[in-house]
Formats: sequence, structure tokens, C-alpha cells
Amino acid sequence: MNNMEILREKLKQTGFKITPQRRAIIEVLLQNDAKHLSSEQIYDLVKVDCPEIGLATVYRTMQVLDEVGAISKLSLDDGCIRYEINLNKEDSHNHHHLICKKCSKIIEVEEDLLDEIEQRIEKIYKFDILDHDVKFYGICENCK
Amino acid sequence: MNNMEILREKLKQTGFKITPQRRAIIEVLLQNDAKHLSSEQIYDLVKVDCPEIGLATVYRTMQVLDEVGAISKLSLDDGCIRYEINLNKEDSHNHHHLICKKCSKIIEVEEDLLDEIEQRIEKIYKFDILDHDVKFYGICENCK
DNA sequence: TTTTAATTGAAAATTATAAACTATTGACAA
DNA sequence: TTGTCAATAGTTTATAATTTTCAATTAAAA
Repeated sequence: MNNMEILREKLKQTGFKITPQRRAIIEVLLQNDAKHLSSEQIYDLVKVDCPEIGLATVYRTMQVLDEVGAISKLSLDDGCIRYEINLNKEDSHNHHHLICKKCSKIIEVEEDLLDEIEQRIEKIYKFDILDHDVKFYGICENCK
Repeated sequence: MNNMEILREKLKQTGFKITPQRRAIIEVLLQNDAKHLSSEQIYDLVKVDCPEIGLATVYRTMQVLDEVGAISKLSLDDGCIRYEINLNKEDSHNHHHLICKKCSKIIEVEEDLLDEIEQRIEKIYKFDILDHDVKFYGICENCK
């Protein structure tokens, strides 16, 4: 079962319909895996194959995909919400971002280095951690 | 030298003027230390003592205070920027937030537990970390 | 095929924030 | 203390991201 089929199943199971617009948006997300697209950017990319689509549909679809857990939202403090698709179900939230303050490049940290810390926090604060959002700001290799 | 005086000095040294509006806003921030107020909320609180103030002045003052390093911005993904005052200069960014998914309470983690991790990331990714933004989502003690 | 609730596109509405513009004022020099 | 002037204030208007409304269309179950 490929990624598209997995997502179709996920939508179906949650009672959402599979429309050409939604399929086109998912395709764009899958083809731009590494990027962090805003709704506007997704809209522009989807319009190539699906010119009649409206921007509101993109926003609505992103809400649906978020409900289903198919995407993660990412705020880069540039005034809009960005999205990344979650390809490996469970590990969806377990990665961090390095954001270069000079060139704005975003580097993915695939390892999850927070396990120990989370355990310490859970103990000290009696707080059950379900998810995290971790961003490191700094200067990347190229910009040094 | 109390907190207000420290901030007055900071503004003065950076070439900003100390106006009644700015003083009133700083007072509100100091009096609501533990909270994470939005511009709108600050506006409402300031209006009590300073009814003629305009919302734009609040936005402008928050920009000034950010430039001076007197506040930290905090995004709780509820559509607006929130602020916290930095009382101990250097450690301003070195704390994390636990956000309860049930009651939305925000718990401050004052310890900075990320030193090791940051060192590992700096080595592996050759990325100089200047700052971080760390949020843990989960369930707090009361809501369990 | 029929039926119906979900979905769509287009346009209008909201919301947070910033800008523009003129009047006012804080702070320093005289 | 007063005069000066750039910085700041309030008001209004603009902008940009996102949401809502609503009538028309459509996916998918019966």
C-alpha cells in the first residue's frame, strides 16, 4: 500500500469523502515531501493539475488532513501556517527543526533526542507528554 | 533597582523615550508576570489606568520591548502572539513550556534541560544554536 | 439509479497586525 | 524653565491569512 492509498484509507475510515481536489492536494504534499508549504503555496501547486480549485478548499482540506493526523503544522513565525506530511504514522511528531536565522533554511533533525528530557519532565512536573514542538534557531553550516 | 527601573534604563540606553503609555504597558506586564498575554489582552488591561491609549500603541510598544530584549514572544497556535516579560536578562529564552491539551494551562519549566542536546546537534549538524523554542503538549497533573 | 449529506467555488466576513498621517510630547540644550 | 525637534501617540485605513456563507455540485451508500 503506497502513501496515497494509506491516506485514502485514513480519510475513508474517518468518514471523509475522497474528492479529486483532496487527491490533488495530497499528491502535491507527497511530491513536496521535504518542503514546508503554506496553504498559498499548496494552492499554487495544485492549480497546475486542478485549475478550478479554490483557495478555501485548500484551507479546508488542510484542516481535514490535520484532523486525520496526516499532516503536522509548523509555524516559522513568518505569518502563516506551514505543513508537512506525516509519512511514518507514529513518529510524526518526533522530529525537530533547525532554522537558520540568516538564510531561513530549515534542517530536519530526524533523530529524536528528547526522550531523556521528556522522562525527566514527566517525573518532575507530573505531566504526561503527548507531543512536542521543538525549534532551534541559529546559523547553518553554509552561513557561518 | 527594581524591575521597572531596569526596563526604563534599558529603553533609555537604546534611545527610546519613556512615555506614560509605555510605562503603563510595562506595569501591566510586570503585574501579570505569570500570564501570557496577547496584545489585545494587554490593551484591555492598560485601558483601566490609561483609557485613551490606542491598540496600535500596544503593538508598537511590544515591538520596542522585543527589540530591547525585554520580552519574549510565545505562540500558542491560537492565532495571536503572546508575550512574557524577561525578568532575568540572560536566561530569557532558556525555559520551556508545558501546555495542557485539556485545560490549556501553561506550566513554565525553568530549568534548561537542553544543553546536552544542543551540543550534540551543533556537532552533528554543524549548526550554531543561538536560541530555541520548545513546547511540550500533554496532560497536566490536575487533568489526569 | 436515486438519494442525501458532504463538499465545492466564489465572494464576503473576520481577525490579528501594520502603516499612514497629523497632532502631541519627552527629553535635552540653552 | 523654556524652546526645539525627533520620537511617539491616536485615529483611521490597509493588509494578509484564514474562515464563513451559501447556492450548486458530487461522492458514495442504498
